[in-house]
Amino acid sequence: MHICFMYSKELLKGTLKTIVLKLLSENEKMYGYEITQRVKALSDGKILLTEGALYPTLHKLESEGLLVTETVSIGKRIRKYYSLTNEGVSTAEAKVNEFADFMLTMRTLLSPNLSLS
Amino acid sequence: MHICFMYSKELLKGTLKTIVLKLLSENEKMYGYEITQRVKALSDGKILLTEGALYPTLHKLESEGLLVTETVSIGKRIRKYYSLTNEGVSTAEAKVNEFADFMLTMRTLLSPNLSLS
DNA sequence: AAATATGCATAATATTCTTATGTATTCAAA
DNA sequence: TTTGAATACATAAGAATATTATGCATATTT
Repeated sequence: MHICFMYSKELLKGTLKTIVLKLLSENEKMYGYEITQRVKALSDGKILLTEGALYPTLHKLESEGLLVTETVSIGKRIRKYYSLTNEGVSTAEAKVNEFADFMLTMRTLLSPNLSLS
Repeated sequence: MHICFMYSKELLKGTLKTIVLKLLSENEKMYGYEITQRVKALSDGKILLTEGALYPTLHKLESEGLLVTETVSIGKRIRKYYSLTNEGVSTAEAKVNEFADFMLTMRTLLSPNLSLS
């Protein structure tokens, strides 16, 4: 039997772009499905990206000029690789830094009960 | 002149209930405006709760049985104090713990760039 | 006297996500 | 061998959560 502990989804709100940009800043290029699996693995199954959230986000980041795509055929299946533009690289850095600072602030707000590290 | 650094608002999404419950778990009773000012102070002006978000959230938590209210007249002005029910106390604890765990997971995902203490 | 701060509240709108659905290929197990 | 699970993309309807704008009213400071 398998008990899967998922976060109440609301906490995840607003972090998707940051996660995607960060992964791409470490991986040269990734495709959508790969991103969902990587996040699942890195979070021990605690963060499960849904396709309905991921694909629109990727498309939006692309339309904003932060990502570019490269379509590859794997047999008869299509795979769409995403990679960061120069602007994407700096945005990724900024987003991660912002999130880190946000965590510090939240830690102050919630401090007594938090034992991080 | 005053330069105010605010987080991109999206990060705050989903954390409001946790913040409110946590503050109330430390303060016996608080009123809405007081909560906005406390959060502003604790976050060094980085988190500014809007009334349009706070009041509906307070009402919702009340309707869920996590908060109870007590209205007090201050001169001719009304002040509505909120305090936790028993269920509110345990929910507050659970929410804070969940957030702490979420932060640990996010830290793993974004680790290389995070230097938290 | 006017501006700022205190104090509550709601409506219209925007953003971001979930859930549901659709299409199609590949691989492993029964 | 066929059935289910995994791989791989995508979009639409709806829910949840927040912003912005607005409204009302009193108290304090300049």
